[in-house]
Amino acid sequence: MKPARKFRVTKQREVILDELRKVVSHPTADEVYRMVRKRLPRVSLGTVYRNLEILSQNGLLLKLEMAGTQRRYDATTANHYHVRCTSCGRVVDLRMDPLPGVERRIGDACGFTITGHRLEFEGLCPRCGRRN
Amino acid sequence: MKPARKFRVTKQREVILDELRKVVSHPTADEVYRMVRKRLPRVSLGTVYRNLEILSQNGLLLKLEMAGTQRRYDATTANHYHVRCTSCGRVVDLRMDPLPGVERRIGDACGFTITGHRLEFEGLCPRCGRRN
DNA sequence: CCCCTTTCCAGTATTAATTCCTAATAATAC
DNA sequence: GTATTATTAGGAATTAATACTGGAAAGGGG
Repeated sequence: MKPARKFRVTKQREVILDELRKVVSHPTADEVYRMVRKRLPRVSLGTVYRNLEILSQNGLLLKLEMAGTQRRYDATTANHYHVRCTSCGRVVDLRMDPLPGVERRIGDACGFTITGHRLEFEGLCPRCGRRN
Repeated sequence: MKPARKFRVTKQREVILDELRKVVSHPTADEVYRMVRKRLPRVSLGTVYRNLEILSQNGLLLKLEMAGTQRRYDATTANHYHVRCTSCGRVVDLRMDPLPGVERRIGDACGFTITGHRLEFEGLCPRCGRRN
């Protein structure tokens, strides 16, 4: 847990966070960039990356490191699980309680000091499934 | 499930698979490349990538798409879970039964046709933990 | 306000991992 | 063997993410 160092509230950061909160999807850095550019046409992609990183370090958003694909970002900060559609790539939140006590059990069994876990499903979303 | 199309048995493929079976670690493509090059000094990295992909499509090895980091490969083909050390990066197999019926339950709940899931833990391995 | 310090930004270059391309080569079928 | 066709080495291209740089904009004390 990195301590939340104090950081400035800049226009760019406000807009990034605000845009992310407006959507239920889990956009990639590039998608956030395109969203933000509508309001701040001169932002650079580097700024978006840097600030998504900073905001996630301060617990204001969640950086999702999905297996295999590029990172996605989520304004819902509590840890939760995801499904990813292998056809269209979209990611959906799951309403499922975090596995209880699983980290401690695994830690005891393998000797690691477990700091987190990730459970993700993949499959076809309803839209994509119907098209086959 | 892609059908196992027939493919040629080349020296490169034999050596790649053989080297992977010799280790219990989960090497990256680059590490496999270095291992293979000791026996076939002229292999190219592209060949290693292509064949790891083909061999995994044919069920001869497992391609691990770990969150955030580069891919790793595993000669143990049955689905199982992993822990990754956030300090040294190594990945270790977990002896833990696959979560029973979880895919069907999730599929029913969210409408996806679930084709797979991945559960991974992260933390400090015993070696790295001691050093802090 | 003004100055000083610090943090941040845009724009660009760079890195790292992986994939793609092509002529030459080697495995399998005939 | 010879023909057929997938596969290879080598390098170029692509993609996602990060690093660097000079300049701009807070914040804070007077």
